[in-house]
This record gives sequence, C-alpha cells and structure tokens, in this order.
Amino acid sequence: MHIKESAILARVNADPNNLDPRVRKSREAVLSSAVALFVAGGPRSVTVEAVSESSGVAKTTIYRHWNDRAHLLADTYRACLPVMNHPESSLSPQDGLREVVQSLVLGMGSYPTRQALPHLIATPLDPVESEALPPEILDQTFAPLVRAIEGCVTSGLIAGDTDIAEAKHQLVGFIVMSALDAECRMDEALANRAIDLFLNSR
Amino acid sequence: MHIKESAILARVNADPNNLDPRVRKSREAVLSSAVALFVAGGPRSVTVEAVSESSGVAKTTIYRHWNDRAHLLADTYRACLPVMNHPESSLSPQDGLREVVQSLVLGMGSYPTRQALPHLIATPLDPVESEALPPEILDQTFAPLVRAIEGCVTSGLIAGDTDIAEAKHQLVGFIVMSALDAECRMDEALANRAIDLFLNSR
DNA sequence: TAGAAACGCTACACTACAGTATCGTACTGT
DNA sequence: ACAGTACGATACTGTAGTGTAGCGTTTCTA
Repeated sequence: MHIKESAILARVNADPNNLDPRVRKSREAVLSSAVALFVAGGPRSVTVEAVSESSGVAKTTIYRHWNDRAHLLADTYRACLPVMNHPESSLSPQDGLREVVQSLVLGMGSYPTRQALPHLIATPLDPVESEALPPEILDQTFAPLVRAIEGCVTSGLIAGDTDIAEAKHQLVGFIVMSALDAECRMDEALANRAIDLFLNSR
Repeated sequence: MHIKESAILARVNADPNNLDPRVRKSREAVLSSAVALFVAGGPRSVTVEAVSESSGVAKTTIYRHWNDRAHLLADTYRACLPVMNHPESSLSPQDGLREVVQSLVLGMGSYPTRQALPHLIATPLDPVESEALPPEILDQTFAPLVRAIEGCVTSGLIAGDTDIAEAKHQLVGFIVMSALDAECRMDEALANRAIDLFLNSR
C-alpha cells in the first residue's frame, strides 16, 4: 500500500543518503506523515501539530527543517505529484506517447497520487494554501505529455491543425476522471484504451 | 460577471419570493458572499466571521439561518454546482446528448461554477469540510449526462458493449479539464467538439 | 572518546475562529 | 398604529493552531 518512506523523501531531497541519519530519519517520518494527512484531509489537515503528533517528531524539530508550515506543505504537495517518464528520443512518436501515457496512468493510480488527486488539483488555486507553491507546478508535471503529443503532430500521426491544449485536455481529462473514480483500475489496459480512444477521435 | 443574487438564493431555496423580505435579503447577501469566498479560497476561506464581514450581515443573524458553519458551507457548495438540463424525452438520442453536453459546458463555464471548480472536486472528499454534504452529490449532478449516454447505447448510436462509466470519464474529463484551463472558451463550439471527439472515438 | 550537532520536552504569547447570550433597534404585515 | 419578528452590536467562552525560547538528553562523527 504505502511506498517506502525513503522514496517519499527522494521526491523532495536530491540525495537523502548524504544526510546525517538523524536528519534523514526525521525528514522521512515528517514527510510521510504529512503526505498521509494530506491524502486523508487535504492541505487543511496538514498542520504542524498534527504532523508532529502522528510522526512522533517534535514540533520544534519540524521547524528546524522547514521555515514554516507553508514550506512543509509545499514539500508535501510535491511528494504527492505523479512522476512521469520522459520517453527516449529514439522511440517512434506513437511509442513515445504510449510510454508517457502508461507512466502517467500508473503514477496517477498509485499511492499517494491517486488518493491525493482532488487536493492536488485544488491546492495550487487556493491563495492561502499555495503560498510556497510555484503557480506553474502542474504545467511542469504534464510537460512530457505535451511534448509527446507535439511529436505525434509533427510526424503526421494526427492532424497538423490539432489544438495541442485541447488534445491534452482530452488525454489528461480521461485519465484524471478515471483515477477519481474509485471503481476504476489504473493499469496498462486503461492506458491503452486511453490512447486508442484518443487516436480514434483524431 | 456575477449572476444575480436572487439567482444564487434560488439554487438552495425553493421559493425565495415567499420569504419575509428581510430574511430573503439576509440570505442572499450571506450566500453570495459565501460563494465569492469559496470561489476565491475554497472551503477553508468560508468562515462565518469572514462571511459576516464581507456581506454586512451580523454573525448572530447568520446563525439564525444556518445551524452551524457546516450547513452554511453545504449551501454554498450547492450554489456553485452547475445546473444541467434534463433533455426532453421527445428528442433523438443524439440530440438529447447534445443538449445535455451543451448545458453542461455552459454551466461549467460560467460564474460561480468555473471559478469554484477545483474546490467542487476536492471538498466532498475532505472529511472535515464535507460534514454536511451527501457523499453522492457529484454523482447526482452528472446523472442527466449518464442517462443521455445510456440512451445512445440502447439506440445503437454507439457500441452496445460501451462501458458507461468510461464514456462518462471521457466526456466529463474533457469538459472539466477545459474549464480548468483559463485560456479555454466554454461555448457551443467547444460542446460540439466534445461530442464530435466522443462519437468519433467510438 | 570527546565535541558537535540533532533531538525531545515543556512552556509560552499570539491569532483566528466557532458558537452563545443579551439587549436595544428597525422593519413587516395586518 | 401595533404586535411580532428580524436584525445589529457587543461581549464572551472555548478551542486549535502558529511560531519561539530554554534546557537537558541522545546520537553521530572525527
């Protein structure tokens, strides 16, 4: 169910192994508890006191690692984002798209991204909770997908006058809505259906 | 930009005209301020004190009309939902689908639904903020669309083995993602493209 | 093994907000 | 005009959270 705590920490710290083990342990415990709270109740539930209690790390220690609640929440948010593969440039446009969509579907389907998904959408637009979040953070997340779509256009796989933004809405919309539906299995088969529906419609 | 306050009140009160004008005025002022706060900052921003200050209605008066903050927030949420037409049964399945999608696109595109959209998605999944919200509130909202899709299946317009939930994810996903993109115009043309892409892919 | 760094614990000041009580005033419908 | 109702203003209690300060203890590292 849960991914390894060290994997959570790696999402916001470049090289966790270079850290003092006490520091690494504290940050891991704090972040994985913060992620669990974010998943369960959104940004509002990520209070320093709640994180401290559920992680066993003292509040004062949390403030030694994060300037304030806003920065802790920003790292929590980042730790929940899906990680998407940049496809190898040697692949054909169609296989490149397939690889990107597959990694997006799998990322969206697994903890903590899927459980946090509604809050991932809402938080950046909340002026209070997005204090330490760069506004373009979601665009960056989907950048590989946009490039893959562009590759399909330039190679002629889909029409040259395709509206890239609209195509993105189509693919991302379908995947996000599927992930929001608890009944839906987020697997390779779904990724393939997403691509087939997309290419058929074009 | 803003819809009429009386229209906001009509979204949660069956017949606003039967009310004491003092009551109607208070409720209208409170609700439209609450909606504005919800749009700007999500459920967390809808505090009784903030609503009281920005509406000019005393806090004590707000508590005369709503039991507690949870009920005020529930009405605020409902006032932000898109209103969708149930198509007349005399229409062909294709025209029925077209009418539903058109009203959904227009509803999603206008105040306050579009501005509140991310919070409309996130709030029902927040155990704190959804206290007075029925969990199935979003399913109810999209019920007319689901019926329209089912009509297309039974009439043979699209394949009989179509997964209804998946088809809904396709249509709603595209429309929601479009509405979340501030650059995107939510008009009849978009509704038609949504339907064309949908039918082409099937 | 000794010094440095990180940690836990307690206490604290400050703010925001929920919800209640009381009382005098203003409006509405008859 | 009058009774009933709604309203505004003020004051209050209680709770939850932010962020800081001081001090003794544990753990790492050189």
